[in-house]
Amino acid sequence: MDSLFAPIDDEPRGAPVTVPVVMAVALDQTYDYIVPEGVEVEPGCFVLVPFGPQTRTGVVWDRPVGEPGKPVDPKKLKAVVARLDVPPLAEITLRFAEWIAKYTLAPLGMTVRMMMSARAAFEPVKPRFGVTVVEGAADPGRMTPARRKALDIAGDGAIRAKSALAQEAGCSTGVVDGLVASGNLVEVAIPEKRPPLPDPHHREMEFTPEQHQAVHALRASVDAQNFSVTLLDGVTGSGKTEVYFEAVARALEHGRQAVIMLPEIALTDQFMRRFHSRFGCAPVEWHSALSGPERGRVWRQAATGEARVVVGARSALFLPFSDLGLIIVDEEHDAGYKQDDRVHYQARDMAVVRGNLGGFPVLLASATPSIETHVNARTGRYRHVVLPGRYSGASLPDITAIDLKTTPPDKGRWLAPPLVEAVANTLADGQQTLLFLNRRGYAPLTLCRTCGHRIECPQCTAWLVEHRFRGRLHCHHCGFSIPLPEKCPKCSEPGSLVACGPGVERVAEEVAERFPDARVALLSSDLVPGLTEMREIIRSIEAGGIDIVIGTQMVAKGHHFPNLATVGIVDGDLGLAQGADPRAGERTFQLLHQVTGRAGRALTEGRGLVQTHMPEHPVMAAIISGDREAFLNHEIATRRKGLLPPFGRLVALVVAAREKDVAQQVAREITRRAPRSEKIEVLGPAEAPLSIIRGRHRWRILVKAPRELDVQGYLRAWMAEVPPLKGDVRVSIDIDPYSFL
DNA sequence: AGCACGCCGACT
DNA sequence: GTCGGCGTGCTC
Repeated sequence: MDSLFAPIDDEPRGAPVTVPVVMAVALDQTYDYIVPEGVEVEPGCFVLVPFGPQTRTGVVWDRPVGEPGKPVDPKKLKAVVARLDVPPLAEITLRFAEWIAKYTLAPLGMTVRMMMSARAAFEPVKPRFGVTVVEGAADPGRMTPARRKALDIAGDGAIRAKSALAQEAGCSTGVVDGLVASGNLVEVAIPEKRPPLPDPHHREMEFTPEQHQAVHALRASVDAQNFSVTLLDGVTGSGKTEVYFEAVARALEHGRQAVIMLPEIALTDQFMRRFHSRFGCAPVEWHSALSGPERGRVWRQAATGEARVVVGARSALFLPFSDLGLIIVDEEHDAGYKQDDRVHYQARDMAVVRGNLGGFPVLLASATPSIETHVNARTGRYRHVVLPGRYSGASLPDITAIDLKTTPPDKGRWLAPPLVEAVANTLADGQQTLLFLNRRGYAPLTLCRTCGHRIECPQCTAWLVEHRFRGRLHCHHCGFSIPLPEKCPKCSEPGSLVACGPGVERVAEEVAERFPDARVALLSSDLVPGLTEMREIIRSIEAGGIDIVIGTQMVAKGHHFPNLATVGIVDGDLGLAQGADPRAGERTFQLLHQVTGRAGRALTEGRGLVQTHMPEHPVMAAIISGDREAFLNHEIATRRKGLLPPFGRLVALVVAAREKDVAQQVAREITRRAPRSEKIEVLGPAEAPLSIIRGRHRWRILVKAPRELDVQGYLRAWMAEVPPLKGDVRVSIDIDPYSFL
């Protein structure tokens, strides 16, 4: 009798099977969901779940996260709607997300969100459509020349996008549409093609004995198949890229995926060409310029393992690699690796963490390594591989200072006579000049001659920068802009406004006046619309189509201009005098070193000229003498003494609110509640240097802690003491901040 | 993060 | 009287 009432299935009745799920929102906990009959889930897989009033995608976790709290009311449990047809995240990827969340104090949901940044990857792939010829179809009613041409081209039977066929045939897409309507062409889905496989043996490189040693060391670290960090330290032109390509080749031979990270701006055609020449095909690219569907494709290829090598910007680190076995961080010193919004992370440091979790090597490459990396190399935490000399045989440029105190430019001009002469000589020799000024626009300040009024941004504490090209004044912090006024906004005096100080546009104007026949390229992020246009300009410079390149930061990185003979730094002092930023000196040194290193890379011996008001400053002296060790020793000693990174840790807390008093009061209240600690210093609150951004007042608290202390734990305990924020007050926590504004 | 609910001002 | 502003609270 009993058997009649026994449950029919094997599973005992009662508690349903539930799984913890992380949602990609600003929440630091998992939510439990019932797994319905017939749905198979596993840790790392993506599921569609009801979440509040909406249905969203989440990730099944392998354990509950967040405060245990009270058990959930079983009646509140909802069920998984569906499992998505996407490869699950590897276990290491889950650990990586947790690690970053713990380190940066960001909610786990936000680090997971970074790993889901390609929305299209979670939607059903919609195939792209193309057209192909229909064999044996009757002639279309009217056979125009355009139709004839298009059909001829399509006659090979290949599938082409409509636009591609139209372009090849030199007609509009209307003609193609017409042929589809007449039945001569049909629309068919273009099959997704797998990315080509990079061939580790495509081309054997030739190396100098020194390079060969470095190659050997890198290969050995890959062969060891365990975690290590190696600094590949070599001046511009020492062949760093080709050397680390050998490590990539080795990872490929071991059947592992590799990622090469570059600062966004260094993702150039030239790099892709070098990769192509070494491996026989283009790498898979990942950067902000990709379209939605392209991002989705790359994301899936990383997850399935179809993408063997990905070259990308910092966010490439968060692709869902199935079997990552090597990370290369090129230009590792670049400040662009630090993300300053939402989750504040340092991609270079997180790459090291990822390597540690995955048990594989990480290579950091730079001509001017960061102080942090240098210290790690000196203490033996990182291996240090040095590539001496310049591969091409050309030497580093000869650098001289132009002391602006003794040889100033003419009034209203920005290029001092020795620099003008150098440019003229270079032009006469048929070679290229690069003029560098790290300031966009025409003039950083507009001033009224009559009343002394300075035009400021209404929402930020910053001057509006004139962009003469566009005839507008722009705020570089919030994007506010107005047309260039004709009269002073304060005293209404017409024609009284004057532009003060130089930006690259103004240097370009002076160059055009002085050298009217020279072919000039102006490179500034606000004037170059995108990566494609940038690549176009770089190509033209490489081909010798330009005599004088004038540019900001964006010309400093990774380009190889074979005909560049002279580099002029218009204002070498920029950034040296910035008070609170411990990295200001380092950044100036790196920037000047990299820019001057652009000169004389191939045939000629280059020269660099640095205009400065303080040729005796240690950074400037180190640049001029080319004595990197002297600079490093000076800088490392300063950091050690001040307990600055990497000898101590800094954390910035920024309290922002629309009302100044509110921001200040809350900042004071937060500071007051800081737990007592003998080892930790809490400085401030002080008004941030850029005290208003986007109309929000900002007060900053700086925390200084010794390196070995658990600052995250300290901050967590501290924040638990802070009462819930009211109104529009926001507090952001930045572990190891790079921006001090 | 994103959404609904709720409580206050200016419109048909 | 209602539409809509954004402050507050919640999401298994």
